[in-house]
Amino acid sequence: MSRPISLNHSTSAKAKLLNAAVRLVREKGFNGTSVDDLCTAAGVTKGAFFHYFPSKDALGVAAANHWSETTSALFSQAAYHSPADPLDRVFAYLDFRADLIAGDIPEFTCLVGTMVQEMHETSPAIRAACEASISGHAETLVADIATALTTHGVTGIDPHALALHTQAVLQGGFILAKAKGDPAVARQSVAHLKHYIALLCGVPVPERKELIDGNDNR
Amino acid sequence: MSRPISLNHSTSAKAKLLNAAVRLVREKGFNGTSVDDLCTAAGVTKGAFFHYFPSKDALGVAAANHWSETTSALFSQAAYHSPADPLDRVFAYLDFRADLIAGDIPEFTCLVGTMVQEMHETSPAIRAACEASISGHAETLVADIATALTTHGVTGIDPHALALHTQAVLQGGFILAKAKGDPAVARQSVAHLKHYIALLCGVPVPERKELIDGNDNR
DNA sequence: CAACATACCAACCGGTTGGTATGTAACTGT
DNA sequence: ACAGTTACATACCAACCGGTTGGTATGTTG
Repeated sequence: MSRPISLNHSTSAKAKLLNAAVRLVREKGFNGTSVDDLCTAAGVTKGAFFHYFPSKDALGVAAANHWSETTSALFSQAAYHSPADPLDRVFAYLDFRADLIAGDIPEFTCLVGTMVQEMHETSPAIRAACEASISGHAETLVADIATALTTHGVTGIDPHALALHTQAVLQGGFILAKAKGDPAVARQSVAHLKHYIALLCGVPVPERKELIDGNDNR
Repeated sequence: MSRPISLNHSTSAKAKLLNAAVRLVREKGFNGTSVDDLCTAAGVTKGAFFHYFPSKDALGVAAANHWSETTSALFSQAAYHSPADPLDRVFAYLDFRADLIAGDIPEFTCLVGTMVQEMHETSPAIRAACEASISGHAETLVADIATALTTHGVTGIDPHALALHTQAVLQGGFILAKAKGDPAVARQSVAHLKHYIALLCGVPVPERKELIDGNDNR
């Protein structure tokens, strides 16, 4: 009901603006990206922008929601769900996240993490949309974390809190990577997180290409 | 040699601008804070601003350096250095950091973490100043971490990488706190980090008021 | 006391900002 | 066929942006 069925344009101006927002905001931040920047990048005019979004703030909210949708599609289709053991699925998730941390910094960092840091005090709507995105993604990890903990006899750890901790490590890794201009430090932090969960569950740390002994960094 | 000895003003315009920058940038971000905002908050005019700083960018660099100086003074004088055992000093550091995470969000979050997230691609000078601040602080932890690891027979962990990981956890905790509008989630992540280091060194997790079993959060 | 430097200030500048008012071509329901 | 709606484009605006100007009051130095 919301979308017209026949659309002779290859891509709608709305979708192009949303994709431009994801790209530009990750690169320059929300306040650092002007409406004109977005329109130029999307190849549309300001009329189109304000036809679809009542304000720049509203575009920020829509971009955060768009980010939630595209990332949840990416993660739900990823291969890390395949291991039979829940703890192995958690490890596979972290390996997947580490593998994503590559290339140029704006390509792998988090849109909503970037936006919420700038806008948390100034735009309640953007803050809420970013919070929903982060917490929603963390929630997808809770089931595996919870069963992994109980099957390994770990008590006293709230799986929700641990899921949020994984997101904190990732977000923090992104900031360090931005500061150093190098993704390696973010991958290192994910490796430490993996080590933590292995120690928690009393299993040997699953070896992988990235070593925690940092010849990779510094 | 750098500072004039006689200064009849109670505080110089430069210092007031720097303090205003620390406050406003943490609240609204670097691009979200205008030069006029800073001047109004500092109670000076734009003429004074551009007398001391050749550009807004230069103020960003100066604010990052100012942040490095004030925080290093705070941390070097803090009580967490007093325990005899190096591992206890690391735990005390993390307790100290957790205690700092209280009150309104702009009051405990990190200036350079906020700035570098926005400016890493657009201002190389600000990025470098923020990187120096973060890495410089991490470096102050390396000696204690290194001796703690060796005295507990932990091998294969680079103390530099672990020091940077502690900063990643803190920075990530700040982002989650901004998203949720609640410091509790950041304290939880620090508690998980403390748990990790305890497990790494094979010591019991030091109990403290904040429990990892999160009745605090969510 | 002359010569100069420092520490500001008020007014202003061109360009950019988010946002609006109006126009119009294409599509849709009847 | 035609009225109405959707999907944009063009042109524009007031406010604000970072930065400059020309000036003054207060030192400091020889």
